[in-house]
Amino acid sequence: MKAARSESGASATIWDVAKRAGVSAMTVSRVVNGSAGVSEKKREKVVRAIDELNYQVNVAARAARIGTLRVGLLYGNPSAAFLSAFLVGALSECGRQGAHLLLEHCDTLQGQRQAIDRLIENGADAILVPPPLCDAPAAIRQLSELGIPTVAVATARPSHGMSAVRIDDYEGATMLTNYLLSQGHTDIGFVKGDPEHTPAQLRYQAFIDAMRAAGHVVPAERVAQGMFTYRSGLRAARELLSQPTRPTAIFACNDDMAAAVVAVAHGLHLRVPDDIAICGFDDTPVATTVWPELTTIRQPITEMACSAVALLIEHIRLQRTGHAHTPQHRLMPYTLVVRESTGAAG
Amino acid sequence: MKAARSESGASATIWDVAKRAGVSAMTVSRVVNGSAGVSEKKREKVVRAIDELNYQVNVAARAARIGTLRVGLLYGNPSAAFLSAFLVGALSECGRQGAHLLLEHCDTLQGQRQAIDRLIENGADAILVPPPLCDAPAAIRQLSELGIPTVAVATARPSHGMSAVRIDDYEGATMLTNYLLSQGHTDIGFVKGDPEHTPAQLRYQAFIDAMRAAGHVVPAERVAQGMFTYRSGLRAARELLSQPTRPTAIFACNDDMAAAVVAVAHGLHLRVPDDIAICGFDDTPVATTVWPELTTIRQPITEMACSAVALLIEHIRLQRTGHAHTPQHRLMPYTLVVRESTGAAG
DNA sequence: CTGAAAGCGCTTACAG
DNA sequence: CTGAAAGCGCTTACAG
Repeated sequence: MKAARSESGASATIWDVAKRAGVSAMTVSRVVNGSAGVSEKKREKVVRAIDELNYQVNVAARAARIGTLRVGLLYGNPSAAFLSAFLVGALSECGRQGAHLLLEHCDTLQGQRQAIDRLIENGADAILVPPPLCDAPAAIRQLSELGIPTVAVATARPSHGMSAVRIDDYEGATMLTNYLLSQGHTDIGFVKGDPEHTPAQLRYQAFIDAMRAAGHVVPAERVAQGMFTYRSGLRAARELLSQPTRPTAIFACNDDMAAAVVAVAHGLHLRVPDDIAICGFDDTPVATTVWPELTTIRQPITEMACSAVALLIEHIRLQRTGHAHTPQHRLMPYTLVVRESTGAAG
Repeated sequence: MKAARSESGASATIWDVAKRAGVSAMTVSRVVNGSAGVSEKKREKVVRAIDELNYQVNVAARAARIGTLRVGLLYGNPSAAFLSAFLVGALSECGRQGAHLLLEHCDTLQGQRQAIDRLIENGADAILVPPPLCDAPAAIRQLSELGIPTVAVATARPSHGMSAVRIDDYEGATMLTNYLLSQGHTDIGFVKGDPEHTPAQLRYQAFIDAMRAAGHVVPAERVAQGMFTYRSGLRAARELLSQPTRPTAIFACNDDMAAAVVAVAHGLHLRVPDDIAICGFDDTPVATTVWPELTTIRQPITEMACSAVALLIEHIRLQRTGHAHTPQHRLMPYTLVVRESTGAAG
């Protein structure tokens, strides 16, 4: 085991690095933590030694010294699939960094304020805000007034004063629409998401714009309102598919609703994708549970949560060492995932 | 924050306890770790002091001393929903205990052996085996030959020499069948799961037995083979529902397949639950994604993963302090969750 | 059975 | 700008 550990290169200590670089452990620590007050010459030596020895800080030892960081997670009512993916990312990054995750649920508007207070009482050093709370102005305002490090995740319109991790929903939806157009679809239906969610707004706008750019006007009867739930998707799908003429494709604003569209289409004895192509958004597990599997835009939810936790921890450490911190806006890559639910128009 | 921390009682150290109990820190450590060689009298004093001060070991400090424990997770190809729920539990318990989780995927039979080797090479101190690998004899044999602490999760027939965490699938399926019978259903169809999985076997056997006990013979045409996937559920559902007469209820061996049965039923313009009642098993997120939401047996996957990690870590610590260790078999509680997809027979 | 000492790898003051 | 010292809370040998 010891052999394995040193093979994987995780066994060098701060002293090993110091010796190799010809400096004190303190200097290494300063370099590792990005503290000011190290000459460029020594910094370089240290950086080289770290690289050669493949040094990584021992987070357990650090935590023993500075105390365990607590990251609060304020979660509202997203889909179970989204929350799972998010938790996996947040928990794994917290584990890697030796931090703890504090969970706090809240539904209502007053609930938000109380949940934030509870998180602070329980010693949260920073707060993670996934949807839908990242789009709740009251919660965002309270958090920035408190001055506690905060990162909003997957909001399409991040506030300037707060760090955020997101994808470009507009671009993603544009790509998906253009893909459908490239498959020969010109008559495309759209299932909107919860109007309170900024990503839902941008995805819809992108769809309309891309259609117009291709010379197609989207008639009102091709658009149905959904709320991101499977159930709302069923209703929207019935609405779209009970028109005198049917679209050849439907773009649903998330995977849950796309799965519902598939179910309704099958109920009407339509073949997917031959009679109707269907696509979703997010690439949550439901996209590969239903059959045919869904073409969708993959939003890297797990990686976004990892990234958000990393930002938060960096923010805390900068703050503790008295450094300035400016909000970071991280844009993550999205991917078009083509599966069986779309194809050339019939 | 300091105030908050001491309020929540997390600030007492081993020295505080030692002082209060009138012993040395070493003695407290021994009591906390269950080491032998402490007089009953002192042990009692220490236990009382721990209780009064609400002492909890600082896992970061412990990890700094004994090294970070690495828990390996060997995952095959279960449903994404199952894996997410499992990961959330495993990661959160690892976080709580200051351990790291090492993920290793494997599909094929040779893949198993290589994946296990890789885990060991990367310094895994113990291994977690969820389905379907917990039912793969070759993998189980290799692990017990290696003598590395291992816990199988959610296998219905755990091997004697290895720790396991599971629910009683037979009892759970019996309860679900009896619930359907109590609702007036006597003609019930069944969608079997992957025959390689022991829980699938027991759930089916329990169904047959409970029906027989109620005086009902299950005809062969009421049973269809599935593989735990949504797609296999579609095929099985079409088979069951294309018979000259239809059952009034269908029991699917997991939620993914039950969701597929719902989709097929709707395709045939059957109302759920009025024309046909449908139930699943596991209570994964898909059970509350589809509409109507599924009646199911809740298997506490997240808690089972927590429990398994805790067992594993206890095992490692006993092993390191030279204590004997006997495999533990933990039976977790299951619950019947009644939702809209079942009701009184039409 | 029991404890004083040393140390895990890191960081916080404190001197230069 | 730089480092020697002390300490985070715990545990591993080592003496009694």
